[in-house]
Amino acid sequence: MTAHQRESTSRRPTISDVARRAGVSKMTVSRVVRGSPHVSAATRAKVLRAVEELDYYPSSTARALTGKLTGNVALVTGHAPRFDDFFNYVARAAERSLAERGYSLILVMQPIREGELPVVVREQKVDGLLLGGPEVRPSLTDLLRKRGVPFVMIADCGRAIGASSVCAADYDGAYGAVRYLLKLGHRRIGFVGTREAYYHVAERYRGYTDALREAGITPRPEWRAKADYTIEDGCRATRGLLAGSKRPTAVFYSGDLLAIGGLMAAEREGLSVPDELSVVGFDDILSASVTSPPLTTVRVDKERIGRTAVELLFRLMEDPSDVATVHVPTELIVRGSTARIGKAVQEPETPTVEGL
Amino acid sequence: MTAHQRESTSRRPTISDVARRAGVSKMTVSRVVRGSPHVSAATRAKVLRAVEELDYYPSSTARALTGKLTGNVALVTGHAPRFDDFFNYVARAAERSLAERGYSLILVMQPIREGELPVVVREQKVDGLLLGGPEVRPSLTDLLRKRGVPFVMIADCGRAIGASSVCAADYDGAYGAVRYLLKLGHRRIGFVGTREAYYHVAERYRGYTDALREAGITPRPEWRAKADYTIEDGCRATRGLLAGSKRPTAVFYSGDLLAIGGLMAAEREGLSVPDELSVVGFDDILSASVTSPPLTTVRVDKERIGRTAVELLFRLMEDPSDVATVHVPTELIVRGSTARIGKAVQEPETPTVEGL
DNA sequence: TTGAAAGCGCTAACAA
DNA sequence: TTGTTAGCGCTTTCAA
Repeated sequence: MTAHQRESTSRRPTISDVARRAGVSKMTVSRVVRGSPHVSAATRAKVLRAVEELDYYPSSTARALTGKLTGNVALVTGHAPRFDDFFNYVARAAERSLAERGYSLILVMQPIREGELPVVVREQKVDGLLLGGPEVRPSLTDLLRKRGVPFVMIADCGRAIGASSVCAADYDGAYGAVRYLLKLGHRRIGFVGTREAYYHVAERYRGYTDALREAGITPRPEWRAKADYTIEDGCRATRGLLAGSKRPTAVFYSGDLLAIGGLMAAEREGLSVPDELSVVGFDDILSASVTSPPLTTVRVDKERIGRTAVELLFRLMEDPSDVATVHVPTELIVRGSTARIGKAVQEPETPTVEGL
Repeated sequence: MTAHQRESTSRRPTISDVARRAGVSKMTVSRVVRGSPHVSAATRAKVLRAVEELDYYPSSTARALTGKLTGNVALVTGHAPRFDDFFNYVARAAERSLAERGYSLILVMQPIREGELPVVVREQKVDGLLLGGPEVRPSLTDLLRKRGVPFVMIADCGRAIGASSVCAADYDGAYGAVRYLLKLGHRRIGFVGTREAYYHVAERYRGYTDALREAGITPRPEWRAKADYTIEDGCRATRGLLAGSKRPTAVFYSGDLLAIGGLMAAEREGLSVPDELSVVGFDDILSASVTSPPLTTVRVDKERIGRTAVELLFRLMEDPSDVATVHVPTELIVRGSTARIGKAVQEPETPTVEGL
């Protein structure tokens, strides 16, 4: 193959083409392309011109084969239902951060089978993983560690001990939201949440109970309703909560979708929100702002979580012992679904909470 | 390196390890792994056992270097605002389809610079591209063709001629929705849409005008409002539309977010939906079902679009001349934001439309 | 049916 | 500063 001006289509120019054209060795081209300082200015110029003329771009595949680095990172979410909104933004931010470092993002939403590594890891397509949330099983993190594959947990701090992780300040967010409800005069405050096996749900529940206890209120079991994840689940759970004689005057939800279900339940029960029932969600998904009334919720900075996850991953890739956990602050977004407790449902006998 | 039982960590077993263990050549292992029929049953068994014992998995990188196929496909969306919901579902479905074929999905949301190829193409990280929507410039498709990189357009049929593409049946969907409004007795029907440079918006507008014309109604310029993409834009545009003396009794929007803005505009103007104003969206994003009233809209089957795009891409990769365009049917989802025209605004002088 | 040799495009290690 | 050699893990010839 004497390379007779093979400009036609396809075959991308290789490092050899550039070397030949510039009249240097492949190694020199490699050095120039990677920005090595051990190249004379003249040579560099020659090479750069050839690169330009040929529109040369190094093959990441060939690089990966030698250098052991693929330039890819996977975001693994399993079939996380939260992907609907949450991981969407996380992915977007992560992709941007990765691009800045010359990396690409591989999206893995397929469920990973118990005891197996994700295909992208087995095929060695990635240098590291962003592990999205509660769908990720502990057995997976064990395997990853055994293989020495760096990974960062997202939205699931504290579960995989000794692993880097980023999540929202779930506890603080919940605590603050409930404090806010208390300040509005609410005393009977319900909690509707998904499985507590989910770290972020457990944390939010903890924030809820702590805020109540601090106000001298003992959380009652009948204020707690379990739900799955969808709007319908939230609706069903809320109706259960509202059925009792001494129904809550406010309900705090572990997620916005559930809270939107709560809004619907109130409507069906003929309760006006926020006059007769205050509703608070968590996450601040897009839909939270378009309900009627718009939802008061705890905003999670999804972009920042995505960015931070990438940062932590790169720190880990440089130094495997550089493990860190980051809690990204939340923000209470007060909209129309919360109000001072209505006169009708107020309980004069309950002592006022101090310090609110 | 005499490979003294290097089980420790890291170093993944290679084809040589398997060959040695099975007592065959690398070539035989390669054949077995790829399922070649030219291997005796006995040899195959031996190899398979070694594969099992070593937990061997071929390196996609090394494969790509020889075989020219990376096993990756990129979904390029640019900074498409529609990503919020639309491309999210498309991505999910695409990823699933790709996984079934042993492929991975690389997500590219970074804007691609004019006159340049996406980095994943230059680095030869992918075998093909899914080009998401209106953000993709024509210059890009030209470059791609020159390079011989297979690609499929999503949500932008008809623009890149001679290219494979998938989109919703935008024209039909819009046409059907407007027919529905006509059937409800509406005569003054507004249209709020984003830039018509966007293929899907142009098609939806065409469906709108055709339905009107067929009903003997000439679309008036004052019924047409341009908006950008967000809820706020939709609100602003709708308020403009509602300002005139003979305001529309129904408005059709090129997207749900705009329609939600329309709902807000009506509320601010003190118009009740659907009694005084009917509102119809397009896409059926998640938020469309939680507004009050819930939004009547044209549902786009995003999963099917994602699946189909992958299908078309694989056909293209096998046979570059196998170009196809697929329009995925839409479905009118009637919810609470539309109603028969109110008595108050009815115009007895307008003739009834027949055949509705 | 099986294997040996060569090479994909690049870089690490060494030598000049 | 520059180049040579070797090899990453696999597959494609071609030969046995």
